Amino acid sequence: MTHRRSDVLAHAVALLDAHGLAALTMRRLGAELEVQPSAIYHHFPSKQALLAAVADEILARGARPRTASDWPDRLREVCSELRHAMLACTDGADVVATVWAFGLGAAAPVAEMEKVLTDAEVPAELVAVASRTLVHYVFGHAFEEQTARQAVGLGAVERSLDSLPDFDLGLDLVIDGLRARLTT
Amino acid sequence: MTHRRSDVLAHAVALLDAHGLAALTMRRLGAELEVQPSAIYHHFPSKQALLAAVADEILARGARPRTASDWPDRLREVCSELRHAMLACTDGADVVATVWAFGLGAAAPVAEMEKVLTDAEVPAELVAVASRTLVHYVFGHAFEEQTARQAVGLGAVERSLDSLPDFDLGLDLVIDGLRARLTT
DNA sequence: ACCTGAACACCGTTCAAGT
DNA sequence: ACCTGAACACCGTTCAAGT
Repeated sequence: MTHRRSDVLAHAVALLDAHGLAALTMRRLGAELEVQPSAIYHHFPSKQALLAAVADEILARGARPRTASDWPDRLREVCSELRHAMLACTDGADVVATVWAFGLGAAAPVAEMEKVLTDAEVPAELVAVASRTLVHYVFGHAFEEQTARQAVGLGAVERSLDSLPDFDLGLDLVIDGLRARLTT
Repeated sequence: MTHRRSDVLAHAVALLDAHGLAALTMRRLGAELEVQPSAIYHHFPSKQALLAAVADEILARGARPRTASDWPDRLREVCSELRHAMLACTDGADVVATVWAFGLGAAAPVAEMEKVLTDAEVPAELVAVASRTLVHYVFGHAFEEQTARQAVGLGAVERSLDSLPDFDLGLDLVIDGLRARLTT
């Protein structure tokens, strides 16, 4: 039986969903597709490239409609969508943040934040700082939340989950900082 | 020749410094110490535990005196020390952020930020949100900066370095957001 | 266009046994 | 207390060859 690129990608995401990043192996993925590991290299040049496609798929799966009209709520929508998309998949935050950090993919959320701020006529330098500060916050918070959840799930050392501060509160801290800069 | 735990740790940090995280392997570390890989397990129960010790060592190496008297400058000192400690070591941001996220070590900076804010009589909930938002920002920014630097160094795809916003600017954004919350 | 089969050069970890 | 030697169960990637 032969496969397309999209089949390989779908199976990769399913494997990640079900068993996490450690299980997303070229060899296991080959077995899942009933194919030799080397066959995957016909569709993706490397595991990094496969992971980049997986990250973009995780984001695409989490897409939501936009309803807000002002820039602070728009920013909240983008950040919330990003966070939930990552949390919806085992090790999603790890995959998406890593792919983004290496500049291989997952660029859409930052691009949208930059557009929202630019359209709101925020000065270019602040656009860059604010969108990056926000994305760092979202990645960091989601990664920590997901790690803590999975640690608890495995009965490992507990860093109590309730001590994890509310997501929106931290988001508002950054947004308020930006707002303060704009009115000056 | 026999070694102590501190010898193993020192060689691990040296290996990381010189060749990066991918080279920090139980087998390479064993070779460096002229010892079988399995011998390392006499000093550290797992590679994770070794990495946690390495992360703490990276932070200890970057320690600086504290001079500021008010809380915003204190926060800046802690964040700046953390950032420079990580940047001083190849893949330092990756190692420290990962160890911290998994709750295995590198807890000192967040603890200090929490103390600074608590001493400044910031409400407990804000202490937690602010210190975590700050540490997420510092990790995210440092990781991105280090990744970009190394990508450029390897002649890989360039995500131009100058587009990386200034560290202190983003820091001030969060601090201003916190300040705004306090005066209300 | 898509895949096989075999190889290359690696991993972390365990464990009985040695000194 | 510290280490050896061998094994176990894996990795990502390449490449000539097949259909």
